[in-house]
Amino acid sequence: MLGAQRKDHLREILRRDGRVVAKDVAADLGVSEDSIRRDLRELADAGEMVRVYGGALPIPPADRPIDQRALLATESKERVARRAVELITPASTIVLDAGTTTLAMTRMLPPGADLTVITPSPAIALAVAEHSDARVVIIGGELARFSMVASGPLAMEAVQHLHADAFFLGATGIDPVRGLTTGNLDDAVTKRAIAARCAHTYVLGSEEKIGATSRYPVLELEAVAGLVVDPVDPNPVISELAERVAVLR
Amino acid sequence: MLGAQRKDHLREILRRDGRVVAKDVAADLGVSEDSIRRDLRELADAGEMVRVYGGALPIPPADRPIDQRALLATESKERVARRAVELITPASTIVLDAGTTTLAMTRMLPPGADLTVITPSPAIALAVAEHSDARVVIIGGELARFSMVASGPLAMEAVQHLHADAFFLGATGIDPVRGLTTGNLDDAVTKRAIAARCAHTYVLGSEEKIGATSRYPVLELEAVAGLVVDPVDPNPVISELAERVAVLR
DNA sequence: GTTAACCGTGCAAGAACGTGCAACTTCGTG
DNA sequence: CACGAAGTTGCACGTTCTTGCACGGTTAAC
Repeated sequence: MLGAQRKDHLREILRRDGRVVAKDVAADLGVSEDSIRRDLRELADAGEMVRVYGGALPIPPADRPIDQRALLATESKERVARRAVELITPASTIVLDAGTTTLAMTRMLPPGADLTVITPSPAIALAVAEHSDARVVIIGGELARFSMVASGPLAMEAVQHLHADAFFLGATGIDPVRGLTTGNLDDAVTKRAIAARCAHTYVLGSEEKIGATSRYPVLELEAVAGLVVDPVDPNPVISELAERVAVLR
Repeated sequence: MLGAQRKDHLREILRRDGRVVAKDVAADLGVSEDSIRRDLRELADAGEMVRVYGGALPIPPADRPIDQRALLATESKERVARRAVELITPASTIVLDAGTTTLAMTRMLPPGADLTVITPSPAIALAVAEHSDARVVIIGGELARFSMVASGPLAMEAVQHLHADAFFLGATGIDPVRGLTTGNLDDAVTKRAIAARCAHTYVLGSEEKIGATSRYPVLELEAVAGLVVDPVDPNPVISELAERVAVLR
């Protein structure tokens, strides 16, 4: 393996796993830890990651140059996305909703996992196609301007014919009393229809969603298989939610 | 082996393996590493790959000028797009194919024209939603990696239910003898199916397409309502094409 | 506070590199 | 065909880069 290739490999591991463990990579690649450490140091000097004891981590969004920050999810969303990706089983079919958290998930999809990703969002479809080797199926229909998601009768019909193992749903409000809510009626209908066609529905709950409510109800909390939350979110509402739904953190 | 052949071989290896190791190639070909290094240096100077210690690697996507080329249509494409937009009648339903020329069209769509735009391309769908006030309908299906267009059986079924006034078709080859051709079989099938559901099909013929041919036939020239070409394109093939199809310039 | 893992630095061996040069081939010209 | 110019190729040489190891300092964990 070329030295330059090794750096690409480290970048790839960081993108996928969210961290690099120097010892593991050295063993995997059959090179000394010294070389890996040298690479990590150079990558850190180049501002591509931050060096920590034992390996390296992504640059915290707060420290990132502003032009990137707008595109990338917040730290909380990235943690939620990472936890959610762990729920994906190889050779399965999953549905990814629109949203910044699911967008973050597209960058973490494991390569070679033989996945099929179905999505009503053109942006998610393009992101999956770019960042992973999964089959991509886009749900057709009229694009709702509000959310840039295929919805309306055409989408509803397309949804009736799909079947998937897992649905990663984004809701703008996740509240112990009001349940899952979103800001657009069409979206709510579409999300509900998709959930009905998937074996398991997981809700992505980054910190700003917990305890919030929006106008249109999507699903009862009891109807979902799990609520994925930020592992470091101290919000007490999460324990309230845990009484009605399995919380994964 | 000729020097030029050797360079082709290096290109091929890079394409196949994603890297070139100077030592290995030298041993394989029975030439000195010096020659390989010289070749690699020239190829790198020509911008075809990046030289690294021990060999060469592909140009990282971020540095690729293709990205800019994909975003910004050539002047010829812009002129073709402008001419094509003139064919759109208010309150009509049109289908936009994938491609840089249609992407240029999305920026020129007249506001307030009460248009409905149907497209099998997620990228076009997003661009239309961003740049115009048209209703956007996306055709669902499996995304073909080659062209990032919905195709396959799901797309075919969705196409059967649509109806539009005009289809703006992109073909990679437009030839007086071979007709309209494209580089991917799935694409050809999808384009043909869409054309069958539209009252008028217009082909977008920016300069590099005229007289070119690709592998898979899409349609006969007689099957389209018009061929939109660059007003300032002096290519004599255009007059040949005019004998079989209405040329709009 | 002890211990083990991890780190940075210095160092030496080896690999890869660039340059200059001579032998050879190719090509054009007389 | 003879000749020279131009280009290509392989080799020699000194230089630079990379890598793994040794050693002593630092950090985290128990």
